[in-house]
Amino acid sequence: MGRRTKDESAQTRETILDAAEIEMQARGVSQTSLNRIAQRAQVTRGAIYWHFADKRALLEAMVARTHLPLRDLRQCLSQHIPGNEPLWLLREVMRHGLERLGNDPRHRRVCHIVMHRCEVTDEGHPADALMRAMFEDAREVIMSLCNEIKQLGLLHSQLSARDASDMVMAFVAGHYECVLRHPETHVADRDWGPLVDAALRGLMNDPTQAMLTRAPAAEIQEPEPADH
Amino acid sequence: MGRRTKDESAQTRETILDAAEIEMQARGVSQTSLNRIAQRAQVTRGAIYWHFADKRALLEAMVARTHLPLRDLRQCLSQHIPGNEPLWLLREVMRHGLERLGNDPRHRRVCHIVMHRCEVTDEGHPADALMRAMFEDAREVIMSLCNEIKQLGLLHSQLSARDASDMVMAFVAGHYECVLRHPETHVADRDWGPLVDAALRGLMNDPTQAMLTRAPAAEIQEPEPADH
DNA sequence: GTATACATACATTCGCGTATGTATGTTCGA
DNA sequence: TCGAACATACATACGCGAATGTATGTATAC
Repeated sequence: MGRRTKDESAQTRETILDAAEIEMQARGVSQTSLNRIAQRAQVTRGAIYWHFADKRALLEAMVARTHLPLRDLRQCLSQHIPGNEPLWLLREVMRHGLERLGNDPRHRRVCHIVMHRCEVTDEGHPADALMRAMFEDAREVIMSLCNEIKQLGLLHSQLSARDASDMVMAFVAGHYECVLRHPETHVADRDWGPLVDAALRGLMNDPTQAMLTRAPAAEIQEPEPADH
Repeated sequence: MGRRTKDESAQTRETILDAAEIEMQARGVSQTSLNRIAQRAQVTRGAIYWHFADKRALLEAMVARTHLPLRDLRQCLSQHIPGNEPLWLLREVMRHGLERLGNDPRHRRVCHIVMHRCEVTDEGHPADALMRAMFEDAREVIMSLCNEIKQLGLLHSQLSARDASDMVMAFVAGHYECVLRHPETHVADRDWGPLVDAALRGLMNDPTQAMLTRAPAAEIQEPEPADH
């Protein structure tokens, strides 16, 4: 088979990435040979080595396809939340983070691979880099929101803004862990609202409780993932 | 080197397991060859193959060294908690689960390996088996405690016992995730009390809040891990 | 015609499993 | 009690498959 058109080439690239996602999710990154990926994508290893330098670069491209900076989400949300209250913003950030597990299969697959199907070893590994990038990105946004909340005096007296941030991060990370590792008992396609509220309730002081009982529930549209 | 005494042999076995822990934590399970482990343990691959059938069995033995069923912890705790209140029991279970991260280096290393340094693939894999065993074990204990708490009417009206159990599991799993994956920002050797209380506060109804503000803080001794 | 988009073929490496060698502890009969 | 026979606890050596990376072939789009 000789040279193909540009569009076909780009399509081949996507097909390879799709195949890599599926194979790596099933067998793990190191246990998935480039040959297996090629077979599923109906190409040969030559095609893979044409589009990607090596396995590492392939993984890198795979995770790059789905990386949506949380900063963008905050930007988007803050334009839709009335009054820009940090507590509601935080609440929506948490909900959207969890709901993406249920309605974005690609994000779910890539997170699954990066979290549980990949041995993180040396620095600079694409999976590790993605995890740290997402984590740091989320932590920055959440930490700033928690600081604002603390400033407003909404936080429980025993908790620092840092504590609250840690709790929120652990809350989301923990549910990601449960849903991805134990899908047979933990389903992602559920109403996360009550759980998010319960988590926040524990972080706030008593007078804030009333606020959290009534749900603002503004409908918000997802921002498009930036492809570059 | 010829035959060694029984005690020396057992010592060799432990040395190999120690070396495997360190190497696998540093480089990941599949990236750690038996040769590397042998070198660190100052033996040859022959010694490893004498003590263990293969790499899988080695991993299995490694995780078996640190597996402490949560049921035992509950047994132990329930004898020390005055009145056997399920809420305090739950609180202590959560605290001990998190504190073990700080004061049991071996548990910490093995959890790190099993959670982040191992590609879980086929069923029956020792790492996957351990994860599921620990998870199911913990879920059973926590679920029963949540049921008791629900029976007592302490739970928030919007939450089922199952919801509460999910929250507690995610809370612990999430902090494990944060501490093990991002040790530079999340330290395990801290006072988990306020965070545990915050998590529980969100799950309980208003009248229960007062109970959670005063700390029972009974000193409890760890149960010995059963070696068999 | 030429760069492209692959397929094919080949060399090399690497880790695993096993077969075998060997020196020493252990046991048991005389 | 003492030494031979056996079992043990490794070390060494070898064969194998599998995966990687690269070099080269080739047909087609531009």
